[in-house]
Amino acid sequence: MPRSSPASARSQRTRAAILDAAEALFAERGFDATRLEDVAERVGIRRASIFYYFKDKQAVYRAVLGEVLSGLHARVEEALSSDAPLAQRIEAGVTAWVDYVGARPSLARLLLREVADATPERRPALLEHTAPFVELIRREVFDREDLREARLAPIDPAHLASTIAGSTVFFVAAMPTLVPDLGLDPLSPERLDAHRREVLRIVRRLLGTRGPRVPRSD
Amino acid sequence: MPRSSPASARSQRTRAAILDAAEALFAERGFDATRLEDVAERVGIRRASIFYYFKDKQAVYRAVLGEVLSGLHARVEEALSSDAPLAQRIEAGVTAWVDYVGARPSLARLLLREVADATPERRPALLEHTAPFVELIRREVFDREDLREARLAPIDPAHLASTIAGSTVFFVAAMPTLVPDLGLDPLSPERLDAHRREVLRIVRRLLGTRGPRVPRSD
DNA sequence: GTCTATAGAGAGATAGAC
DNA sequence: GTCTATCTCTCTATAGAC
Repeated sequence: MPRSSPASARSQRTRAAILDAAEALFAERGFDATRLEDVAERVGIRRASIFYYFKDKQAVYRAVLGEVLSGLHARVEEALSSDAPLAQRIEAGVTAWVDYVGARPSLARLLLREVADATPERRPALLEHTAPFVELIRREVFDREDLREARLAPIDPAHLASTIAGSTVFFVAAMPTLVPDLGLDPLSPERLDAHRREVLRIVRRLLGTRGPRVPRSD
Repeated sequence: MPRSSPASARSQRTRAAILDAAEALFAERGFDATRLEDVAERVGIRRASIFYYFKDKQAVYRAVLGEVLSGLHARVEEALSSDAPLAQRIEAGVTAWVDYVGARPSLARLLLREVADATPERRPALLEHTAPFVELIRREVFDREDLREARLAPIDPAHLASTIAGSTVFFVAAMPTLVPDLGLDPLSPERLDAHRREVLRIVRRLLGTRGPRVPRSD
């Protein structure tokens, strides 16, 4: 790895390019089916050069996951930590989630695969990044003072989370291919809008909150 | 392959045992990471013997998928094709889905992986089994006469489907490991009950139906 | 930093005996 | 039907030149 030091601009660019290419390929094909050969080709270097930046294939993968998830964490944290009322902050958090996945759909596939790998025995790489999110939710939701007065419905967080995560991830990653009827792009602004609205409705329903007073259009 | 003919009982048992072992391993580790060596070991035979029953690794995988999905199709079809009112049939279908996944959790992981593999370019094996479901829904929902009088909310089917599928699959496969806080088994009868109820609520909300008149407990 | 060359392991698949 | 033995290919990772 080009350790500390100002790390030449070239070096930085190459490293970033490797991560970009790897993100796309790992998301699309999964860890095993991704050949470092193909990653290198996309970058325009030779396979061996990758090992100058990363110890091994796993290290590339972990770096990709870190990159993607830290980006998500930042957005969600920003959304959750305002001083708006709890219900609004939660909706902002959900919105941040949907929009981030929409803008970076490899996250959807990476999550799908990581979740499939998660059994009590195998520790998927994702687990290293899971704790910060749990902590974030605890801090910005459960430990905040407005939780009491918000009077949320007593909903199991795990259930809420799997519904939000599952529906978005499936929507983005699965529908276009599995039901190729209407060749609909889930990432088009309109479709993503619709999905965001729908997820927000579900969240309100599950939390027993009411949502903003907008002229209803349904 | 032990083609037609009465196929000795031993043969049938071995074949079934291979499929069982393969289902568990493919679900847990994915296609690439599953070694035929390990499948054979679970069955108590040698790797080479698998090729007596299946042409190659892909054939084993496809057989597993067919097994699992035809089972699901049968249950959902039975639930959807009664002559109860539409809203009730839909809820029966959703219930059948949740219960089947709860009873056969490998389906959750297999779906997760298949969906992750689904891009417009690659045709995942799942696609062969997707059409019968689309057809089933068309026949038992959209083509039935009570659709008009049911006055469902105009909800995008793809969105409804991804929400149902996504939330259940995530709930079953992901939560226990990703948030190991409360070592909760999503497959315990109580948890699965709760999940089923929650999914049904969401469905009613999305379809604008009312659900059975039960004393509300929320 | 990036390359060529090569070592080395793993796993799918086949041949043929029993 | 199931086995042993073996072939073959693919891909990661390292060595060392430039």
